[in-house]
Amino acid sequence: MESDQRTIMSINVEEFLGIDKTSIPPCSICGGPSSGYHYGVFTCEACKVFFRRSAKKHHLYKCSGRENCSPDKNAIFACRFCRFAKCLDVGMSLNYIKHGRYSQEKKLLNSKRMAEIDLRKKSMMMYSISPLANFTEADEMLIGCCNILSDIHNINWEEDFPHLDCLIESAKQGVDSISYPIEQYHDVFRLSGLEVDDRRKFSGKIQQIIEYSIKRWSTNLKRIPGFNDLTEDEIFNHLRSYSDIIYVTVLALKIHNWNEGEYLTLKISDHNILIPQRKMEYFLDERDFNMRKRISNQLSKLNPTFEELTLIVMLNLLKPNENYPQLQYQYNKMILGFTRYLQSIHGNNSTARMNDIINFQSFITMETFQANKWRPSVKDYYQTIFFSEILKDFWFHPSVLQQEVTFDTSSSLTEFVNDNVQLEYFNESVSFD
DNA sequence: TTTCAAGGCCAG
DNA sequence: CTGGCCTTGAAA
Ligand SMILES: [Zn+2]
Ligand SMILES: [Zn+2]
Repeated sequence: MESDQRTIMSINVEEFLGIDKTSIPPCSICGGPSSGYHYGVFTCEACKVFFRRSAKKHHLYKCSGRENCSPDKNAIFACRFCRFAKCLDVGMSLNYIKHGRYSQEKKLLNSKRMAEIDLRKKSMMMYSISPLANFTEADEMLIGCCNILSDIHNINWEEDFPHLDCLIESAKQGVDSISYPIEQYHDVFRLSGLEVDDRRKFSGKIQQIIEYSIKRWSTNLKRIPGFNDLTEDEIFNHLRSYSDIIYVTVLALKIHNWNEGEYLTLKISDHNILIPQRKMEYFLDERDFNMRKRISNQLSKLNPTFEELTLIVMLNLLKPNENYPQLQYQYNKMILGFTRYLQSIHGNNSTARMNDIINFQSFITMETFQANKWRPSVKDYYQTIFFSEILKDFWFHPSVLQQEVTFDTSSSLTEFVNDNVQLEYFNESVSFD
C-alpha cells in the first residue's frame, strides 16, 4: 500500500531531448540563439536589426578579407559586408514580414509568396543541416560504446581459459558442497581456519573469471575518447565505483539469470552452472542476495535493448566528475546519440522510454547507496571467499564504500533539467529503511 | 485572447 | 553602429 515514490531528480525530458516545441532554430546568420522569425529567416535580435538597417540604408560595406568571412565562436560577425551578404544569401527580405501568430497551414501560401517559401526552405535547411555534424559524432559515439560493451563480453574462451572444463567442473563441485549458512561457515573459519564446506572451490574459480572480466573492462574502456589518456590503473579505480552497474550488464547479458525457477543460472561460455537458490542464500549475504534479485527484477521489467544497456552503463561510467572533466563532452555525445536512437525506435514515445531508463539508472544508484551502508559488515566474509588481491581491491576498497552518492544538479543530464516531469521510482515493494 | 514580429528606444 | 528590451499592432 505504501507506494514508495521518490523524486530524486525531476527532469524535463522534452527539453533534454531537444524536441521542445517552443524551441526555435538558431540564427541563420551568426549561429547564435535566435529570437524568432525575422524578414523570412530565423535570426537573432542583433542580426535582425543589422539586416533592417543595412537593407534600408544603402551601406557600402567593404570586406577586408576575401568576402567569405564567418562569425567567430561567440557568434559575432566582424565583417559587415559578409554579414549582410549572408543575410541576402539566406533570403532575408524586407518584403517578407509576418505579423501575428503562426498559421497552421503555411503550406497554402499563394504563388506570390513562392519565392519566400523557397527562401524559408533554404533557411530551414540550414537549420537542419548544420547540427548534423554533431549528430554524426554522437551516433558514432553510441555505436562505438556499443561495440566496446560487446567486445568486453566477446571472449575467446578457448584461448584465454584453455582448461575451462576443469574450472567449471571444480566450481560445480564447490557449489554442491555448500551446505551451511554464512554465519556458521564464517565463524568456524575465523576461529579455527577450517572450512565446513568447499565454497571456496566455487568462489576461487569464479573469481578468476571475474578478475579476467574486470581486466577486459579496463582495457576496452580505454578505447573510449575521454578514457584513452588514462592509465589502466586509473580506469580500474574509476570502474570499481560502478561494480553494481557492471552487475547490471552481467544480468542483462544473461550471464546471471535469476529467473529460472529455483535456480540461479551462471552462464560461462557454453557451460551453465545451476545454483539452487537455497545454496545461494548460504553463499551470499542476505541483503546482497535480495539486492541482486531486486536489480534482476527491475531489469527484466525494463528489458533494455543492447543500445539501452550501453547507455545505462555509459551514463554512469562517463559521468563527469572533478577528476575527469574531459568526460563531459563524451557524455553529452553519448546522450545525444542515444536520444536519436530512442527517437528512431520509439518515435513520439521516446520520452516515456527515456523516463523508464533514467528511473532505472537512479534505482541502481539508490541501491548502491543503500548497499554501501551494509557492505562493510560483510567485507570479512567476502574477502574470505574472494581472496585475490585484485578483487579485494575492487569490491572493498575504502574509496568505494565511502563514496558519496549524489543526485547532483550540476551534471549535464540535469543541466537540461526543469521540473515538469516527475519521475516515479519503485512502483512496488522496494522500501528503504 | 494569445502569439509573435516590427520597429522604437537607449545605453554602451 | 550595436544589440537588448519594450511597446505596438496584426493575425489566428
Ligand atoms: Zn545572429
Ligand atoms: Zn568579409
